[in-house]
This record gives sequence, structure tokens and C-alpha cells, in this order.
Amino acid sequence: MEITEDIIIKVALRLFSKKGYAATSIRDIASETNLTSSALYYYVESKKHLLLKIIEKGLNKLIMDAKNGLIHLRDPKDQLKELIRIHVINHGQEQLAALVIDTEYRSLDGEDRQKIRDMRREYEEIWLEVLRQGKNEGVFTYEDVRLATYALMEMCTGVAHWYVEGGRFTIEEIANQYKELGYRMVASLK
Amino acid sequence: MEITEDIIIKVALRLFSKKGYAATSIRDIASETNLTSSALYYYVESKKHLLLKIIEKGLNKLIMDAKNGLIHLRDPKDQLKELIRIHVINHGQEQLAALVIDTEYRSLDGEDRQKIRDMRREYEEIWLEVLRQGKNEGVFTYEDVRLATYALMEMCTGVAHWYVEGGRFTIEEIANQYKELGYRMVASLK
DNA sequence: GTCTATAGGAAGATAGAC
DNA sequence: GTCTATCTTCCTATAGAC
Repeated sequence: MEITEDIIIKVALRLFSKKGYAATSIRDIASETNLTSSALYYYVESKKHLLLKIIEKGLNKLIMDAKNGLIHLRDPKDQLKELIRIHVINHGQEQLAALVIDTEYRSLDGEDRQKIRDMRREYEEIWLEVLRQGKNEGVFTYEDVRLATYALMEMCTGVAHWYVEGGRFTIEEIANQYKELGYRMVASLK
Repeated sequence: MEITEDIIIKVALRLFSKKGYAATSIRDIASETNLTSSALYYYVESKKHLLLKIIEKGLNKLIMDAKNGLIHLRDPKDQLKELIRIHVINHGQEQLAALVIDTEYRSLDGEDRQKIRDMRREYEEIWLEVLRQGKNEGVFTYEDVRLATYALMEMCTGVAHWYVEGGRFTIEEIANQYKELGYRMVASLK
């Protein structure tokens, strides 16, 4: 990957997350990268392709981090807390990407849309499996696994909506509190 | 309010939530209401004003429902469960409005933006007060009230992202499960 | 209230020079 | 690799007839 392309992606990410994909023009992106809009097309196939790459990159990182985080853990309680930690930290550190992934999915169509849908499902499946296993072992209690999973995931996803770097808590401190809140949500009482 | 205006708002709401505000044109809205774009301007001041009215209406309903729901409740546990119930049912029944409120806030500017920000803060304050009171009375446990509140609210808000009418659970059933999950998240162990 | 016509500009993307 | 110039289409919004 070339250096100019990285800058373009970074600028596009910032503008897409701030103004939205549709409201951001190729000329906006070009202007902030000190290129003309035609020079930009030397690096980028289309505006839609740029969005796709941003979303793919972000989701890939999240999935990889989650899978790596679980490798050495066997206890569902530890696994859940690790998923919460990774999800929260991702949505803080990669806040702009997280916002774009969540809100601009609708701007894709056809096989692009399907591909992102599949990646989201893959990530969701990681959580579902941990929650199922925890119930089987009797450490988790909930009525429906999908509902509990969505509740947990959306709670963590929300961090991207309010987190500000340099605020009262670091993202690690937030992750720690969320680990406790999330675990209590589904924990079986001893 | 006139009947044509209601239809316009309904159509705009559907299109804004599906394609996004910026990607929806006045012509799109006119076309689906069987009006020309100029006829539409007889009812609507501007596209931005239409968005503002949609967001205001949706937030107003949510705030009113929350306030009314709490009137006769004194126990923080009951109050929290009622807030969860109202928020979840609102985000299921008014799903499209909820999505527009959450994602198109950025499309407003100036005093419009400030007004919506204030309304969101007013709603948030209702939750914060219940959570604070619960901790004072010893029935809730958490490290930071704002963090716990955001976690609870975002968990419930997320329902708008995945709920489908006619799915495995009615919105009331979902609300019931969320009441339990949310309460356990902050409940003090006896 | 609803129409046709149109102003005035901005959008995505490309051609071709350097 | 980057530019100027431009094609074509779409946009919000208005003027003025009926």
C-alpha cells in the first residue's frame, strides 16, 4: 500500500464519519489531501470502493483481534470479558472507523453489501458461541442467546458514540468497567 | 397539522432511515408522495427543516413517554425497569425515527443542532437521576454513574438496529428480557 | 394547491496534456 | 502522478401560470 493511498483513506475516514458518506464529496477529500479530484482517481477506483475498503479494513481488524484474544482462554467468563475488552477498546481507538462501519453500511449495495453482511455475521458468531458455551456450563443465565448477545454487543458498540479521547476515563478504564457491567448482565448467581 | 404534511413526513422518515438524509433527494420524497418537487415546497420549508421536525417529534415522544412512565413510581428498581421498557418499545415501534435521530443528528447545524443536543441531554438526565437515586438507596452498584447509564441506554438503543417486526419475539417480549438483563447489570447483590 | 420551466450550482467521473 | 478542462447528471429551491 502506498503512502498517498493511506493518507486518502485517513482523510476519507475522517470526513465520512463527520459528515456522512453521501454528504462527503470526492472534491472534499481531494481538497484535504492537497490533490485535485482527478489526481485522486489515480489512487481510488470510485467513491464507493473507497468506502468499501474502509469498512473491510475496520471489520477485519475487529474480527482478527477477537479471534486472537480468545485463543488461550477456555473459561466462558474470561472469554466474555476479553470480547468486551477488545470490542470497547476497538470502538474507542478506531472510533471513526466504527462509526462509519455502523452507519454507512446502507450506502453499499450488491455484493459489496453482502460481503460486509457476512463479515458482521462472522464476528457476531464469535460472541454467540461464547454465550452459548457459558450457558451450557451453567455460568451464564439468560432467556435467549441472541437477545443477550445483541444487548452486550450494542452496549459496547455505543462507546463509539460518546467516547472522547482525553476525557475522564482512558479507554482501558472504560473497558474495565464495561467488563464488570457486561459480565453481571448474564452471570448466574452463585 | 394537515394530512398531506403527515404523509410527507412519513415518506421522508422512511427514505431518510433507509438511504440517509444526504442521499435522499427532495425529488425522491415528492415522487413517493405523488407530488412534484415544487408542490412539496408548498408544505415544507426546506429539506433540513423537514429533518429537524422529524427528529424533534421523535425525541419529544420519547421524553414525554419516559416522564409519564415514572410519575407513579418511587422504587429505583421499578423506575429503571420502566425506563428500559419505554426505551426498548419506543425503539421498536418508532424504529425508523430512532435510526434517523441517532444517525442524522450530524446533518443539522447551528441552533437546530443545539436544540436537539439539549433534548438528548434532557432525556439522558432522566436516566442519570434514576441511576444516582438507586445507588444512594443501595439497590444499584456501579463505579461511575455516567458510564453505567450510557451502557444501559446504548444497549436499549441498539434494539432499533436489529429488531424486525414479526420476528421471533414481539417488542414487548424483548422489552421484558431487556428489563431483566439491564437490571442485573447494575443490581446490588443481596 | 399543483403544475411546468428553469435558475444556479455541485456532484461523480473521464480525457488528454505534461 | 498530477494537472486543467469538461461531460453529464443530479441537486435544492424558486418564478409564475392555472
